[in-house]
Amino acid sequence: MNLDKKIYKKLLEVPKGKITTYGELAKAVGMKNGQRAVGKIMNKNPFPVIIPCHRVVKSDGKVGGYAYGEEIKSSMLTLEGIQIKNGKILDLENRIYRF
DNA sequence: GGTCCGGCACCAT
DNA sequence: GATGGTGCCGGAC
Repeated sequence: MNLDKKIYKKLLEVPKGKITTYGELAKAVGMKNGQRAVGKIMNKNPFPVIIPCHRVVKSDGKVGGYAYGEEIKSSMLTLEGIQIKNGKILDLENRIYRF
């Protein structure tokens, strides 16, 4: 299976209301330092509707970027019950989904 | 808290 | 093929 496919599949494991980080996701598919690669792959993701790339945030707790805009991403997360303050995830440790 | 550089897959030369 | 630039980052300084 392609690496990107693996990433997408892993990401689908993240339940609604939970999030993960680029680093975690990268490690989950075997890339120790592939955070940036993950970001690029997310940006190129072929199924934007199916792939919940808005559930992936930066390891410092910030929301991070998003192909359709960070506000959109924040809104989506908020709708899923995740609280955000000034672009930062509140109660991060409690929201992170670990594979 | 801001900047810099490392690191990795992808795509266009 | 090989090479260089790039991107929803991360960690160090």
